[in-house]
Amino acid sequence: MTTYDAGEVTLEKIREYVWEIPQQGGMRVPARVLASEKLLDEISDDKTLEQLKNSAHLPGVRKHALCMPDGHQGYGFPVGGVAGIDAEDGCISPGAVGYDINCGVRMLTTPLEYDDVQGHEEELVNRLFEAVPSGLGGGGVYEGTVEDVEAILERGMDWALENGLATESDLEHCEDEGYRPEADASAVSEKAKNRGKTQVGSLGSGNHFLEVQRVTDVYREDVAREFGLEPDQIVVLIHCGSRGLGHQVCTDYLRKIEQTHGDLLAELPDKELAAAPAGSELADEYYRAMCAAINFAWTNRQLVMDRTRDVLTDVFDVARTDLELLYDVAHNIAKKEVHTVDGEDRELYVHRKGATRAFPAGRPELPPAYADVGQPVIIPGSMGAGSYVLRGGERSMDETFGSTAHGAGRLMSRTQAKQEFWGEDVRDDLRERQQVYVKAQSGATVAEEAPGVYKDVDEVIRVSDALGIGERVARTFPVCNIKG
DNA sequence: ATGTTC
Repeated sequence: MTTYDAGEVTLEKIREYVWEIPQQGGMRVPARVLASEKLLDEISDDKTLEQLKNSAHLPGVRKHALCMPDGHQGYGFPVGGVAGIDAEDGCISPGAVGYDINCGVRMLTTPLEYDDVQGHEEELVNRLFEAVPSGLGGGGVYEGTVEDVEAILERGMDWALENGLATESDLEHCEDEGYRPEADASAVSEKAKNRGKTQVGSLGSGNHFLEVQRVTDVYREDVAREFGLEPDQIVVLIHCGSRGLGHQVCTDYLRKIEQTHGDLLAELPDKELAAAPAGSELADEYYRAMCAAINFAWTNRQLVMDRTRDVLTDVFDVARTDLELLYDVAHNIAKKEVHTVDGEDRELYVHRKGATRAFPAGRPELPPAYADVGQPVIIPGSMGAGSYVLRGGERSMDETFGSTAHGAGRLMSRTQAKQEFWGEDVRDDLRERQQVYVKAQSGATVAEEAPGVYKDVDEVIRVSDALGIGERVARTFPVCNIKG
């Protein structure tokens, strides 16, 4: 048996790229890391593996707690963590969803080629930066009342459709059609709604961005064709979440759950894993509030995309209908899904925190456009390495509750990043060496997001592809990037 | 991630 010794934790190699922490102590199931040895080296001396072990203590967790190849430490539960927890006798944990509820990514395709935008990068990056609100605090494409926010919370992208800010086709090209019907605006606090009312259609800060990219590589031509992707094509990637509203929902419910379910908390190895027992009033209330924040985030990305369409049709000779949403994926959510556990179909709260749903062809949840080819999975890398489009792999249902990675994964904290890099230097280097045009509200944010703070996204994707959970379709490289 | 510290 090959083992990997990470100090306090020893992992056993099950097969290539699959490492297991055996069930021990209060763990209810084993834990698994899907990674190469190189990727394991990068999480061997922080809290990632301890947090993964801790997540296997959650009541009702099934099969194994998982960490995707891009995993790193987070609040209580690893970023890159996946846990399928029984919806009947298990629990739901806000820390295993994340503070930024429905942080996610969407890709817009265009009929433009790289030749069409070369020489116009400066204009494009400036126009996008003006048109799309970014940075901390308020300022959104749509600023309304608390009642408007409530409509968005309950109806998601359907609200955008009714208000002329989305098309039927947009809804058909989004996970869950851009709308979770279980959402309940009355489960979201006034404080959260007030934070959200000036932020609908805004990027925020941190790792969130809008990036114009060119397709550099196509790995599966037949699938790329179905996705509407070809070499040299210009696409736009939008990465943002539920802003202050989702953050407030997470904060509110963590506190309520800690106070109400102290008995369960006492059994857990980390307070940050606070969970509400399945069937309890708070579990249902958190789920309804989380679904509402999910709807808010989808509307947020939709309004950012609407502004992007404004700019592209203005700057280039393209029609609005030429700018199509490829797909929108959530990577910080929990969802009730039916999965096979020990030969039996069980309803689970599948927690994906920094992990992307990656359903293969044939799953009934997929929209008609992708039913035969598999779900598009969009994985942002970094400003210096580019991003990937995958399709959900056949093995994902057996291995990962239908999930794969969500990004490159951070190598260092934001604090450390600011010590290692200077924003203006990072921006100038990208411009001079890689012809990438970056415009940000804050130099510190550019330093925090320097390419060097991320793991090798190629390695992450190689592992996902080799395991058959998310298969490589195409690769993109940035042309210009705006961020908070 | 985040009115960048409950």
